Amino acid sequence: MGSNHIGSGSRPIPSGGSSGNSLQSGSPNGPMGIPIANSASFRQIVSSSAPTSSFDMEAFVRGGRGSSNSSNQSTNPTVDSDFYRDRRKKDIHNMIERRRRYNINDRIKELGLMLPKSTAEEMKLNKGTILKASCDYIRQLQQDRDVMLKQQHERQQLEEATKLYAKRVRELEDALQKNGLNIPEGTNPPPLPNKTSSENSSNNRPIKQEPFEEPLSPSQTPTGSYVKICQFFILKV
Amino acid sequence: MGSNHIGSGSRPIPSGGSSGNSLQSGSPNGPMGIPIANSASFRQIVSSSAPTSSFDMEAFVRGGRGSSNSSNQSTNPTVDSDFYRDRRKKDIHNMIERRRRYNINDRIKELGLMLPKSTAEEMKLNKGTILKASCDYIRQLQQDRDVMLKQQHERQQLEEATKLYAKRVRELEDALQKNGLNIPEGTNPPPLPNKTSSENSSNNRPIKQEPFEEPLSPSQTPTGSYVKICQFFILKV
DNA sequence: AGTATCACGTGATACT
DNA sequence: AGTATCACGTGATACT
Repeated sequence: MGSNHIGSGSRPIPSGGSSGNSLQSGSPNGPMGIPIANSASFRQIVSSSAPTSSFDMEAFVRGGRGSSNSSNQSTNPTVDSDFYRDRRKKDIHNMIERRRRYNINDRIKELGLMLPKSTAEEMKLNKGTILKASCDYIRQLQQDRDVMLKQQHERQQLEEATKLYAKRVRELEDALQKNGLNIPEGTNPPPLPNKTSSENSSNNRPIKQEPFEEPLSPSQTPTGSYVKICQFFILKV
Repeated sequence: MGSNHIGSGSRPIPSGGSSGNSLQSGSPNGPMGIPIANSASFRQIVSSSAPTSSFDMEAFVRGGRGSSNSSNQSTNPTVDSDFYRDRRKKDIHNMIERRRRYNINDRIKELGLMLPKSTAEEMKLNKGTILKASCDYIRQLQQDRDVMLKQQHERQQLEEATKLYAKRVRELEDALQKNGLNIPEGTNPPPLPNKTSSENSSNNRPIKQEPFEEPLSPSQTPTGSYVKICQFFILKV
């Protein structure tokens, strides 16, 4: 792990989303919002977005059940009702926002876990560095893919050459035999396989070649940029 | 662009970070915080984090210059000085936080631009979907790399076979010549190249094979997981 | 002290 | 109305 602060899972604890700034107690989290293991012990754990303090919970629930505002025993039922309705609305809003936030943070953590070990080791991981490293990593992977796709083309040329060599061997052997000569011992080339492991495997998804530096090129059809990688050699020598 | 809401550049406009919630005027931004082009016209543009409204700017500046609190002509110099000092501190804090936020958002936008066109087209891009798609994309690229590295091994076998075939051709030709026979016309295999384009190019960074599903494997040395990709064939036939 | 990190709640806003 | 999005300012917190 080293100086890397990213730990595993375990949600930050919502503190009950009530009444704004003055009651905000802050969160005792480490970097990346992942709470230190024992920090959960000294604060109230609330798993939902329901408010837990600082105002009349009973009235809140009553208001939420849709009871008429005249049935409130408060001195000013209308104002109270408005207040609790508003509070309820805000709490729902906060919950939605919290969910969104968690989702984003989870994805960033996920990205952090996908980075090459070396990158993750030598960097102090926080949201910014994870995202930067992810950009760099994607660029590297794309570049590698482009290089390897180019090499794939070279391999196809090699296949052709091999086919021709194998054919030539048969021609020469025929010529020797036709003249009553023995085929000499010596180098014994291996038989060329008909199928490769990549063709036999069920995972033969085509590898897509993205347009380089021209993300909006109109000439790129969706399927036109596909390069089949499963064309190793099927030789009939 | 389609239903894609990601536009190009142009910072959201900080509204001058003064005095908390009651003065917050909100931001007229589109999705992903990128302001609609003409929305800048109906709000004050402030390029720094300096506050612009709702309190005595003069006093703020004076307080910031380190004048003694007794020189203020306010009715309560000490309280005012504390207030402006605190305000100043918060503004700096807000600026730092804003910088951090911009950085994160810029990186997410950058990720969004690196995604395959098809993905970017069919998805409604927001922070969450960009991050999810980025995770998926990295997984795909890693998988492609693994498949292609496996194929690279197969190509090396093919190289060996080709070398042997070429050698066999020479043996057979020698045998024919030794017996006074003409070498028959027929298939004419191409000469095997000594170098490939990938070797000639300066870009021969090795492609790293990350350990699969074992990110903490201790047996993986930093250099042990490298697979040279520049080993196409140097044949001496 | 200064310079970072983070989660949070909130209002503005958009689409349904 | 309900359910999302976003940027923002803020306090807690950590490291220097």
